[in-house]
Amino acid sequence: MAKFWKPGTEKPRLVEDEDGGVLFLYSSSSSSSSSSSTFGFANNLQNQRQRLPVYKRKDAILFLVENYATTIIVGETGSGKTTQIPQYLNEGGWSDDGHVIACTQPRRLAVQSVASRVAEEMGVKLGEEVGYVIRFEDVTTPGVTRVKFLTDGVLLREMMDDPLLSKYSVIMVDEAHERSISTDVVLGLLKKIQRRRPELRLIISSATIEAKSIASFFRPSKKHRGAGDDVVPKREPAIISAEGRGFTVGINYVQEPVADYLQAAVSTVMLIHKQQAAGDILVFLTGQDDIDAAAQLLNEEAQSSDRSTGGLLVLPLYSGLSRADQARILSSSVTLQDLVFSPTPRGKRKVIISTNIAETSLTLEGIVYVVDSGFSKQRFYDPISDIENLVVAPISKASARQRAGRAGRVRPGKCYRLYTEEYFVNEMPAEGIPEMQRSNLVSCVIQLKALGIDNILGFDWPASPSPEAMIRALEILYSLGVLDDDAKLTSPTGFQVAEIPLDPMLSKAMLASGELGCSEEMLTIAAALSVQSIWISIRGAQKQLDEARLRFAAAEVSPSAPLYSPMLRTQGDHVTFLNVYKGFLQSGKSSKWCHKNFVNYHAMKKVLETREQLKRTAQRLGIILKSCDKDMQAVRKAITAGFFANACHIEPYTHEGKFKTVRTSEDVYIHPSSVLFRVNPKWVVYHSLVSTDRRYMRNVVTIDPAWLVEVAPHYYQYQGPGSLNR
DNA sequence: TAACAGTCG
Repeated sequence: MAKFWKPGTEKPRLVEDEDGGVLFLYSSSSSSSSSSSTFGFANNLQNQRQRLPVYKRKDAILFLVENYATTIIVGETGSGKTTQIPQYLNEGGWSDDGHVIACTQPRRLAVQSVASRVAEEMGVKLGEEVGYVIRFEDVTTPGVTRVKFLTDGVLLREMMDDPLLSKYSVIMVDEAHERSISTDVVLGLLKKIQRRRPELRLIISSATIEAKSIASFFRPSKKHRGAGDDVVPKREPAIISAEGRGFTVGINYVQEPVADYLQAAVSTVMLIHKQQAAGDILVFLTGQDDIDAAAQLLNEEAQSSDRSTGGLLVLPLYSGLSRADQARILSSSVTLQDLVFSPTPRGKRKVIISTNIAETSLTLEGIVYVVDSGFSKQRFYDPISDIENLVVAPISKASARQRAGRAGRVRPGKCYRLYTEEYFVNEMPAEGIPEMQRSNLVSCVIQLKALGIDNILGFDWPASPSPEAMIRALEILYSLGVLDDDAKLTSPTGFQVAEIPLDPMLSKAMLASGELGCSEEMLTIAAALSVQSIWISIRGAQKQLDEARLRFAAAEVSPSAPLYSPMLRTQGDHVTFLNVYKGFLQSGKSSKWCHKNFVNYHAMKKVLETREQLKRTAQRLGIILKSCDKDMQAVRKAITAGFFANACHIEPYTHEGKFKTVRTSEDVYIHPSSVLFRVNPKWVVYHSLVSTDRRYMRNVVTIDPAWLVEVAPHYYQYQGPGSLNR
């Protein structure tokens, strides 16, 4: 590995942190390696790079990476760490001898935009020295690409082919403080890899609050410490900070707790609008309901006020918005890959009312005021019932800080917190519960199994999930025939299911479809289930959408078929997907056809893409590609082979469409977006449950209960008509 | 009887 440290230059001073980590104390003189014009950058780009706060830490970062196995960068937003550190490593020789520098991101959009920025700064063509990989898109050239950006999910998949990630010399895990499942799994696996590959260097970037828990995770345990402490690289993690370039944001708290955060948010916006200088407002609420209600209230207030309070442009923002609605917020020239927000028209003030999507996933320009309700919707998992609930819960200090920071991107801003300072200081949790501890773990466990991690319960996680959740995941995988009695992956089923990039239950249905002669159909269904929705949502046109959907609900449909009663022939949402897909293909993949039928054209393009990828995977695994034509029974049976644990039976003698799960006798209802809503067949299996005030089954298909015993005899026993037991 | 925090492969 190339050395970068120039003898004779001043060494940074290092001190022991009180927790045993190494803290870097930077000297006041900034780094002065400004003689790199040999690379032929445009001068202004070079100047911009040098003005970034992280530039002052360049030598120190390189020193730490050279000498410490793990370096934790505490970087505020705007420090430039993501774009600059990979370049420093490249300049420092870490990509010599065919090695690659990796930088992971939690989101695809970030991967793409950061990679193209870095390619531009380095003056190279994207996909050559600098490249990126996300699902469906490998923009790298093996042997040429030296700096590679990728999602952490892709890095996990790469480990299945190359468990030691041997081509990488340095792996930078960015945004680790978000603690997503895949980031946490990556961190756990990288820690293991480090023991086998001492030459591998890790850089973990994190916001302030999470840095210590991540550092303590990477601190070697006593039994691994011992004698070799002086060898390079040192095993103790080093911590260094790079300040951000954001502007200061003044924080305002309410004096007394508010009873109704929605009403409080609306009045706060009006107050800002009346009293504060120009600048857009971003309001954080919890979900679509809240947001639409607040938007309506604001519009009413703005209209009823006198002229001086006019000029409010109220814009709801959540991921379920249609393209048409998004276009009101985004400028017309943007593509999905390039979410640049349009400037506010003169004399107008934008009020963007948003879910958490604006906390991390989208960056809005021009925000000067933030209103923070203190709540967000969060998923919580109950391993006993195996149900994920979506509930409104208080956010963490880390989130509150992130939300406030959204006000300081263009100039000093203000944040209005709809909770008291006393609450913030004394009661708000410092950090959120990692996603890993709030989720069903089947996908996660099967990936670890595929990587040869046998002892799941003893795995060294950054945040251990409850034993109950892990045991539940093992149990489900066992019932799918993916794990054997020794909790090892079965062959070939277990390895095949792990290989398919879908939830294990859906992968299992995919395998079953090969045997039942309907794999072509299952590919379509799996692809359709992997997009958020294949339907467009237009507020106020719900009825037309429902009608459009029912036109596709029959087992067979002709394009000219009139609207008919679906009561007798509808077999469920999965079959409906097949009809939409068929219609889409027959139209020549026409966007006009989509529009006419309330089908989301962009979603359908994604379905095509996902289907192609799954088809390649299926071929590789030797799944026989075959269409069952009109035999929907084969399709429904294949679905049952994966989702038998989600079987439900309608409650007789009630007229409210109440179902009971076979497994736990839980009350569940068919989601109003399902084509089986109000149809209420006797037996169904569902794809997922969304649990709000009631438990709603989303994407439901009718079944014959006899199939349950047929496809999962180890799970169900038939005990006479209408009686089925586990 | 009426609904959808946000990601990823």
